[in-house]
Amino acid sequence: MRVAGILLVEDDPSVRTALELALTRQGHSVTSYATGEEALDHIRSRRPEIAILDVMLPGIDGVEVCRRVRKLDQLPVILLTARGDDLDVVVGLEAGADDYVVKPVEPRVLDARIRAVLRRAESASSDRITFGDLVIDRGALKVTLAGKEIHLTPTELRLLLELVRHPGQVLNRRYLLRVVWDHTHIADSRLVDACVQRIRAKIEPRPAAPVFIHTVRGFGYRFSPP
Amino acid sequence: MRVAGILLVEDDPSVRTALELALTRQGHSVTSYATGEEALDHIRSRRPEIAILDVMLPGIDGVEVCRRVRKLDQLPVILLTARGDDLDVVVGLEAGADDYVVKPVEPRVLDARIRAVLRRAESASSDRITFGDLVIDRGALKVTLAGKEIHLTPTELRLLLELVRHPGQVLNRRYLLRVVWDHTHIADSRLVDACVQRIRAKIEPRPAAPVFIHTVRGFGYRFSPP
DNA sequence: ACGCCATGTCACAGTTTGGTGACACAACTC
DNA sequence: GAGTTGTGTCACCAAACTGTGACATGGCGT
Repeated sequence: MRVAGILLVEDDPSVRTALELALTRQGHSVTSYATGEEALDHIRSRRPEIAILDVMLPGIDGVEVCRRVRKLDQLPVILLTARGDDLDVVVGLEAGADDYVVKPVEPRVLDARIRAVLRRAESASSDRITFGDLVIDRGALKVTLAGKEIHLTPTELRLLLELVRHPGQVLNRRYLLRVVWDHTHIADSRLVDACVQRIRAKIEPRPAAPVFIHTVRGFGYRFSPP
Repeated sequence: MRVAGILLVEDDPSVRTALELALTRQGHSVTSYATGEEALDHIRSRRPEIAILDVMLPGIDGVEVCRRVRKLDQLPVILLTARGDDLDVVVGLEAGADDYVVKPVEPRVLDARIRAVLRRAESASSDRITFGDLVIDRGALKVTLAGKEIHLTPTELRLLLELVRHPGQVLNRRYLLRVVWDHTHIADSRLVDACVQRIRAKIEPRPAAPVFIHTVRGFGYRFSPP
């Protein structure tokens, strides 16, 4: 099983050393820091495979580190938070985190999450993702359906990629507006719906009975392969 | 326990039919093939819950199938090998297999391994909570009962999630109205009751004798697993 | 056993939501 | 500048959802 270069950022020394020890035991190679600043330096210079960030940190907090990291590249990120800060889930995912773990966490659970995220990241970093008939080539920014190339406009592509980045998850309209359109203010708008509809018209065999992009009434949309 | 859609790939016909029969007897739903190519097709089109792959296969071998499957998604994989090929263990695990079983294998041993892997896979995927037959996936906003997806309306889902968030606790109507409906004023109404009733009709085997959502007369409702 | 009151049950109409196609306008190409 | 393409909005419609109230039921104390 592959050994990962893990960056761990956690300000509580006892939690930090405990996690570091546990992860090392599980065969990972871990480097840990107490602050976001150090973490950013490390990321820039050492290029870890994955970062595990505590949300609450002195100075630059985990969410902010996550946001900045996301601007740099695709480094997978898992956020750690104390139990009960439910609101953070939204903020964290909006900052681009790949997963979200509530403390205290069982080492083997964390390990499983790490492996899952790495696996996902690996398949995501590969240029092509396949879902049944649908092939999304991120390198070439091309989408093919049953071998036939589908033309998607830039916005449509961004939306589709965002949905695909979280397969199986329901993403709400507000989130999508923020991430795909950068709209922080506008709350109500049929924009997302219209765009989804346009994508469906192109990739769904029968748009009325979608196979890829599912509507979850009252919540949002979910990409899940057939 | 849940019935799994198992994909079995084994080129020796006698072993294949024997295993298929045994697993079917144990309540699994099994589809089997003799080659890796067919298996990959099946995985892409049918999305089984777990794949059991013989390592030695003509054409694309089990390890290679496993590697490719891993690039696609999180499908759990168990590799089968003939006794003594120790080297394969490493290769197999590196390819991302979840478990590794040496032939000949007792059906009940294989069954146990399958259940273990499925359990692990389930708990590793983040937002799922299981109560007996009932599985609530908070990320996908999906509810399944004995493997069958249950459609809940937005309000029903919000109410159920709120109840599940406090398992074993009694939540009173005023609280639920406030949290789920945003009603701060309206005190008395059959609203909560009606909604609970609707949920019960969908998830309770016998709504008259509820197993999940219990009425606590004079106080409210309590979600507690059977 | 009786009556009270909390809860279960149900049907329905008003409301909400999302799908859909049309359209205007901006950006871009030629 | 004319045509083409991409994008945001709108209005309309069907379908889904939900609150409501009347009535039934059943538990519980007396």
